Amino acid sequence: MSYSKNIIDKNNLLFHIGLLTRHWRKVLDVEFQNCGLTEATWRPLLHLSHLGDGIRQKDLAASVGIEGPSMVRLVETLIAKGLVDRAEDSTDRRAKLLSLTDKGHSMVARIRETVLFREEQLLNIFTEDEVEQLAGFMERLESAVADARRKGK
Amino acid sequence: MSYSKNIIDKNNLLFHIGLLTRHWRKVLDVEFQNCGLTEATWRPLLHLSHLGDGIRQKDLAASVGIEGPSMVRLVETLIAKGLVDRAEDSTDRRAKLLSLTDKGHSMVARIRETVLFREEQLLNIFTEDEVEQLAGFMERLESAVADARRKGK
DNA sequence: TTAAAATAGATAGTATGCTATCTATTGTGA
DNA sequence: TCACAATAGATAGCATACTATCTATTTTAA
Repeated sequence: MSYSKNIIDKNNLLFHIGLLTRHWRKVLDVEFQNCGLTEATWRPLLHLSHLGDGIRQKDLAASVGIEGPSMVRLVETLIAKGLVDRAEDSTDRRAKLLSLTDKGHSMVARIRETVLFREEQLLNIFTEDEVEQLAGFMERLESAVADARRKGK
Repeated sequence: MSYSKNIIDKNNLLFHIGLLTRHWRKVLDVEFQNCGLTEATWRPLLHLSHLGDGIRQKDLAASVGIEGPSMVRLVETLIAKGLVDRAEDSTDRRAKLLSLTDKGHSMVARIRETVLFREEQLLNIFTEDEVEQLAGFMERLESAVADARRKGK
């Protein structure tokens, strides 16, 4: 296995993808610290806005790609910040329905601007073709990892 | 921003890279749970083996890509498992020198087999050319993210 | 119809990363 | 020389993810 800092190859590719993830997250967290949000909290807001009001916690968790119990705490945080409402579901008393408050809606607008701008800016180092290639690679990786997870269980 | 589960594009690429990282880590953690290690603990062992005995904690942390305080706890875990030794540095009494125990060396051999096999297996969905392209994309991304981090500070 | 299985969410405990700060030691410049 | 800055590691506390488990419901099947 190669440990060079600058050269990425087959032997350290996954390691570097992991590093990249943490470092990019930190960049966005710095960007957002003035509105008191982190990637963990703004991402559910974005997904909630996209899926629409009245969705269940478990569906939001699935959309964001985390487990239910991880979402519980994040929702509590977002409610405490006045960005999200949690209501009873009259058709299923086990469930809770989530919706954005007015404050939540304006925060989503702000998040969209910031995230889209920063991620666009980062990915502008690539041509459109390259982005498409990279996205294709990631789709294939994701599906292979999903297979590996299924086999492991 | 697109939220489709299967289609990755410029707007959700970074999100999917993050998801991929967590999911792959989980696959390896399942693989390693019978020897009581996780990615966080086996990776320092690999890097220690590569860098050689007698290195300092801070250098190991830098190699693995984590901060010093994060390494402290991991080293304690590895010492408790009898895989690593921590000795005084006679030339600098602030520093500690790390080395692999015999048990640590044989664990490294086992880790190498497992990780290399699994990662090779995963990346075999790509041709050699594709791996090279992907690695090149990641190098460029990493360097762009490093620039963004420097600017943010 | 009703007992068992499944589901939604909450709670508890664990792991892993971070920053801020502390102590002890070493290096440096007036 | 000697006060101050820098460095190595440790400690404390926070954030975020996980699994396992609990309660309260709803669904299913005998």
